[in-house]
Amino acid sequence: MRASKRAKLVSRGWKVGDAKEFLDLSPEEVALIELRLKLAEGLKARRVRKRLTQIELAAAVQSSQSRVAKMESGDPTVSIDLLMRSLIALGASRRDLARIIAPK
Amino acid sequence: MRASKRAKLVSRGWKVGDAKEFLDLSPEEVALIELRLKLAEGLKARRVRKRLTQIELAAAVQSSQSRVAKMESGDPTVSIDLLMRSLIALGASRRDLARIIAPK
DNA sequence: TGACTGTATGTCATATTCGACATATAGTGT
DNA sequence: ACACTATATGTCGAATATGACATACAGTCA
Repeated sequence: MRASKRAKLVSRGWKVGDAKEFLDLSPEEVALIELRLKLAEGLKARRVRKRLTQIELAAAVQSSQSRVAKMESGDPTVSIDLLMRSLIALGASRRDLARIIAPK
Repeated sequence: MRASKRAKLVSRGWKVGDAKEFLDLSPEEVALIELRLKLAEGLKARRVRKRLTQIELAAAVQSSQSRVAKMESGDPTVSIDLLMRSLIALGASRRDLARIIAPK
């Protein structure tokens, strides 16, 4: 089972915090998945807060509704770059990004 | 002139802090470039601090010396994903990443 | 029930990013 | 001068992420 496949499973059913002991993910892989999920949560929270639909956000970042849905679900085919660009498009500053990554 | 080309120029000669008024970068593009440069700086600082060569870091992340050099120079062909993975490989926690992105 | 709105998921051709390699540049020591 | 080490830069075929599309699912309203 390849790492990308495992990552896909992880981001699906289970909370990652509880999933560390599952499957043979290296600590680095876990950290990256957790990072992606933090950004995913932050993105959804920001979008909802602004009362935008996924379609509206997609338009703002020149993407598509389906990709936004994948962003917010932590889908491993979504790059951190795209998550960052989307957050920035929603007005997030570097400090906002820092808070999303490592909440106080 | 395409945005990626402009980004390449920006990351070369000039400090971005001074380059906002150059070229027609949108605020979002500037923010993304600044983010990439913060990560680039953070990566180099961490690597040097650990007294590793670019070749050694490359081995740790299964990449190549040339790509590490590009990472550290903020080359626009380097993804934020790769920067994040490299920082994590050097032991950076989410909190460390947050500090790199938005220093106190 | 059906129509409508918003979100989720799978697939695919294209675009972007990848590691690898060659080669250039800079510094250090002999 | 040469040899050696570390870093920078350009290129390329292969790998990965992309937007777009179809379609499924869930909730709401009439």
